[in-house]
This record gives sequence, C-alpha cells and structure tokens, in this order.
Amino acid sequence: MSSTEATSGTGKIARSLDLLWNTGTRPARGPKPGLSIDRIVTTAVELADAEGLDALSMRRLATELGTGAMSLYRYVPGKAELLDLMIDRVQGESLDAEGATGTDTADGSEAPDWRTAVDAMARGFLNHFRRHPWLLKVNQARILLGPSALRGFELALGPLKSMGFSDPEMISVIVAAQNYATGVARMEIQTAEAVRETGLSDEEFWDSQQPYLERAMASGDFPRQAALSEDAFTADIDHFEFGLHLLLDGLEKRVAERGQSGESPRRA
Amino acid sequence: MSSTEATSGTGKIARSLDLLWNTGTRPARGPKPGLSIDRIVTTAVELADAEGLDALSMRRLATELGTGAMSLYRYVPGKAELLDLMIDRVQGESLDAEGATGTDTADGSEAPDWRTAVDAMARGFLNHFRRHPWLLKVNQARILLGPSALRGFELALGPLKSMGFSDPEMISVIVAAQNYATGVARMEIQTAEAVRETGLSDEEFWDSQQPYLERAMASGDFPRQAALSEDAFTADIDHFEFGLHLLLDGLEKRVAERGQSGESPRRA
DNA sequence: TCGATTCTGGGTACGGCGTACCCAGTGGGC
DNA sequence: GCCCACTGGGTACGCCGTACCCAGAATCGA
Repeated sequence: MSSTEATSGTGKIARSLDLLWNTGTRPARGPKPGLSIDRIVTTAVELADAEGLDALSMRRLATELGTGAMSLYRYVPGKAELLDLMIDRVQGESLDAEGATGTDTADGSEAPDWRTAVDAMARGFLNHFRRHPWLLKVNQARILLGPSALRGFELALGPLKSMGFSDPEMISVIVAAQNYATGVARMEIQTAEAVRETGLSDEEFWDSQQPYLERAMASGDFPRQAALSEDAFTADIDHFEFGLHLLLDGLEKRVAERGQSGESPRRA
Repeated sequence: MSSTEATSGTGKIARSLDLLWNTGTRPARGPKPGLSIDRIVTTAVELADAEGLDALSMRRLATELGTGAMSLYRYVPGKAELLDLMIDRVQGESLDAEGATGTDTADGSEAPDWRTAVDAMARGFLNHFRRHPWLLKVNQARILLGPSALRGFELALGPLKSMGFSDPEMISVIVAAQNYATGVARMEIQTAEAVRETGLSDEEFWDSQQPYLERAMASGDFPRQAALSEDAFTADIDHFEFGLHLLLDGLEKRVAERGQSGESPRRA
C-alpha cells in the first residue's frame, strides 16, 4: 500500500548526469563489473511496469538481477538516481514509439499544423503515463536534462512556432497540455490501482456506498445531485477528449487574436 | 524520501462510512476511550500539513497524541481509512473557507454566471492542494461519499445548469477543471518538495546542469531550444492562468454552440 | 458489594524498506 | 609476482504498518 518517491540529491547530480550522458570512464584496475547501468535500468523499468513502484525495492531488483542488494550501489548512487535514469529511459522509448507515428518531420519540411501537433502532444503525455503508471508517483520537477528529455522538448517545440506566440507563451502551451494530461492520467491510474489493490470493481465500490447515498439524497440536502439523470456518471463520454477539445478551442481563439494583432510569427 | 499511498480496503468500507456519518454507537461496557476519531484526524491533518505525508506514521501520530502506536487501531481500522477520513475533513474545511468568498448563494437565488463559477472552481481545486500538498499522494479514486464530498459536489453543480449542457457533459466540465488543476498542483508541489528535500534552489539545480546543457546546445542537435530567448523560462507568466483561460474560452465556444447563451449573465 | 464481562491501552514482534559500513576476493599495472 | 584499486555482497541500523496478546479499567447482573 505504500509507494516511493524521490528526487535526486545535492552532490549526486553531476554523477547522475555523467551516467546519463555516458561521460563516466571505467577504471582500469580491478575486476570487470558483472552488471551494467543499462541492464539495471532496463530491469528496473520492466519490474516497475509489471508490478508497480511498490515492487521496485533495491532488494527485489537485485534478486531479479541475480546479485545482492548492495551491489547495485556500485552502479547507482541511490534509488533516487535510479529513478532519474528510469525516467530518461522511458522518455526515450516513448519518443521512439510516438516518433514513428510522426508528430514531426525529419526532413526539415514544415511540421503539421499546431492543432494536430498539440493534440498529439497531449495524447502522447497521456499514453506515456499509461505505459508507465509509476511515473505519476515520481517527482519529475527536477528532471535531468539527458538526451531524451532534450529530444522530446525539441520535438514538441517544432510545430508551435506557427502559432505566433512568444517563447514564454509557447512554453505555457506545452505546460498546459502536460498538466491537463497529467491530471487525467492521475485519475485513470488511481482508479486502476484501487481496483487492483482492493479487488473490488468500481461498481462494487459505489454499490457499497449506495445505502448511505440514498439516505443522503432522501434528506433533501442535495437537490441538484438528486436531480441528476441516471446516466450522468455512466454515459460513455470520454472526459479526456472533452477537456482536450476545450484546450484546443481556447488555443484557437488565442492564435486568431494574435494573428490580427500583427505579432511577429517567428523569432529572430 | 518515501511516501505513503493507500486506498480503503474491501470489508472496511462500511466501517469507514460509519465513522464518516457518525453512525457508530459507543458500547456501554468498558472504560471510556481516551481519544476520539475527531482528535486523531485533526492531529493527523496538522501533522501532514506541517511536515508532509512522510512524517505521518502511526508511531509518530501516536506520539503526537501522547499515546502508543497501537492505540490508534482502536479508533481506525488502518492507515488507509485514516487517510479517507483526513480527505473528508479537509474537504469540509476548504468548502467552509471557499464558501465564505461565495461561489454559491445561500438564499437560493441564482448563482453567479458559469464562467466565474468554473474559474472559481478550478482555483478552489488548486488552493485545496496548496493547503494540503499531501492530498496529491493519496489515492482519491475511491473517495468516500461523506457529507463534505456531497456538499462540495452540490456546490459545484449549481452554477453549471446555465450552460445548457447534458448531465454527463456537466460532469465532464467539473472533471476537466479538476484534472487541469490537479496537474498544475502536482507540478507546483513537486517543485517545492524538491527544493525542501535537496536543499537546492531551482536556480542552483538548473545551473548544475548548465555545462552539460551548453555542450548539448553547441552540438547543433537541438536548434529550436538553442534559439529560445533568454526569458523563455524565467518570464513571469502564470502558467495556471494561461491554461485556465484556454479551458474557459473553450467552454465559452461550446456554450455558444449550444445556443442557450440567453441565460442571465450575472445577478443584479 | 462483588465477580464476570467487555472494553481500552499499548508492549512486543514480524517482515518489509533504503542504505552505511566493512571485509573478502579479483585482476590489471608495475 | 606483488600491490592495491576495484567489485561483490553480508550484516546491521533505524524506519515503516500492523498482528497478536495481555494488563487493567469500567460497567453490568447478582
């Protein structure tokens, strides 16, 4: 029932970055390492994907790798840094996967229009969380700017130039899409987790509250809820789509306003 | 560096709901309890607010209350259920606080127009998280429908009727605002947490990555990032406001399409 | 008034966690 | 062939949630 969260520590940032950019050099003396950061990160991601962040303990990961728990600390300063590496790893993988469907053109020709691009970006964020639900529980505020992070950001920036926004506003567009997708992902993931942890389906759960609910509705204190139609919660509206459309329509309006105010569409 | 998350368990839902609705009855025999659920929940919320969810262990909470750890289990089935109660508690408090500024009218007259109401709702969600950052780490998918939850939902529904949406769509509006605010809250809270945990300010952190970043920019692989203006990240754009306006503008368009815009825009 | 009963308080213990510390053994450089 | 930097990993510490169980308190029927 518990989960782990971490942020990279003070003096270890440089070390983590070295790991990320492969700047580290193997010492000449001593026995050759039996493991590799790559293998550790790969296994860690597989484990977290399959069984959740709770299952990813240093002991368990070591067992999975066939070594002792403390051996991992020869490769990684601590669990926090391992998580940083995992973040970069899955970021790269998602970019490869999404890149295949193409939100950007490799040949330098103009990217797709911004609306499809932002749409794809938001979907990309959501899918990324769906592929790796444990990401939601990891502090990503102190993201290490590894190759994958930069590549992703570069890809995202491409189609936004055509909006005619200032640079800070362009960042805001990305942040808005990211934040919205994150919120949706949180709701989805927590729901799935609740089902898994309690062994109780959503329906079973809400049913178990029904008696209390009926009493409350009968009290007359909640007329608006009592008046809601039966399908208010069960109708298969895709909440994500709904909100995403709102965001895109809002952007559309802002782009139109910008267009007629004669702002320079591109930075020098 | 670790934090706790929980969902209420199978057989304990009824018990939790009894606690929430005060349905439980004290037994006649035996010594009088020295604690009360109310005091436990209050202290737990204070502790979590002040020192974060990590500090909220059963042992620590018991110490704070001047008793032994196991005594708490006389009042609460487990930590998961305690968290459920804490959620309901702060929900109620936030409603009281926000209610004072008034997103709804108590006298039954028409509520303010939907745009200010949704705006206030989103701000309310964000402020709620700001007051109680630990909420972000608690699984809220299986929220117990206590009095506070129902009251909050009832309050939110009020001003939305004027939008002319179907019931499921109205839910979608609330969900969209909630999800967006949650995403923003996550970013804010994780940033603050990173500062606190590492003792490193944001600037110090990004500075420490600067050498790697410069090398990457010089490589020419990231032209769009290299071309970003200096103030791209430092400009004091409020990202939350930006995205919220997008959502509201998007809603505006949708409401107009519905053709029911003849509703009274504001109460006299 | 006095057991009997039923409850509350909380000590002890178990299996988990991250990781500090330390020693044994390996193998390339001289 | 020796030295010693290096890797592997066992042990231990202080946390966590909580199962189990017993001592003592409060109230009942007699």
